[in-house]
Amino acid sequence: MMISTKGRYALRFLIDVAENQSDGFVPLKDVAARQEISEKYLEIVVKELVKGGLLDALRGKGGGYRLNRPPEEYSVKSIIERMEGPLAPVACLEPGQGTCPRSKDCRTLPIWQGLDKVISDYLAQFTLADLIRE
Amino acid sequence: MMISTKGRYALRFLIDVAENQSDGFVPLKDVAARQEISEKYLEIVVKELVKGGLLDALRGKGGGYRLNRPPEEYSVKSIIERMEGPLAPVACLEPGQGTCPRSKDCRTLPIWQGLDKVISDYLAQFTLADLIRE
DNA sequence: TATATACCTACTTTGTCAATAGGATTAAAT
DNA sequence: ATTTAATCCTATTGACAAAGTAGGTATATA
Repeated sequence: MMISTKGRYALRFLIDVAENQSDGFVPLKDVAARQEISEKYLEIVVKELVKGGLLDALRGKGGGYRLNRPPEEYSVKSIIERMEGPLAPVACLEPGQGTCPRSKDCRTLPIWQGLDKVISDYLAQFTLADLIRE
Repeated sequence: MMISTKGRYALRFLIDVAENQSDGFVPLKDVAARQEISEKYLEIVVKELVKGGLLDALRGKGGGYRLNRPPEEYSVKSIIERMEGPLAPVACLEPGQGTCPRSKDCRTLPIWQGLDKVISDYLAQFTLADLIRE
């Protein structure tokens, strides 16, 4: 399994905000209730989204979260990558891994490169706009 | 990262055996040396392959391992799944997970189902025969 | 000033990854 | 029969991450 609760909760959080932010800010508490996710844990997830610039936050009464751009501009890939780190299916493809000394003669490298591309292309083609309803 | 050393070592082991079994059995020691993998750890990996019926083993002097069918009949998917378990990208798609109560209205489920299919289809299309050289 | 919200630090529990260690068993070669 | 070379078996370890929990601080609105 490659996508943990962090990535899945983040995606569900953003979808929920997109569907409910019509007027103003959406409080985390409401999302947690609708999505049946622990508030405390969701805080940790959402903090990442704010730090990553995917969400605007407002403190205090009447506060909460809201998207800072239209849903079409949030690709599923970018959301998942933000939470999970690089989606590379094997360690040797992760960014910052100097080329493996065996790569020249590695029988399996092309397979992993192809798999990486298939996954990336698939997730890049969807955005929040494709996932919200009504 | 979704594919651990277990899956990667298993694949490299099988490729190495396929390329070197011309005459008889290939000892683990030789594969470990060629592939620069710890013998002891490789034992653990290979035990799984034998238990899973992907390899024949012969003990004692002159022993080792050999494929029990032609390389075309080993799909990469089946090898990886044997070592890693189900390739499902998210927990709720793993076999034996009764349908999630939210599935009826889940915005993200179709995405995960599609991702699962893309990965499975990709890995199912290659076999050992595509990976061996010479 | 009360209230509702986001923000922050620390801890816990459980499990997996990637090995390592040390031997027991088996089959072939001498 | 004995040595040798291989697979097989059980247990342990250290590091790390996943998935939360606990308790408090800062801030904006009513």
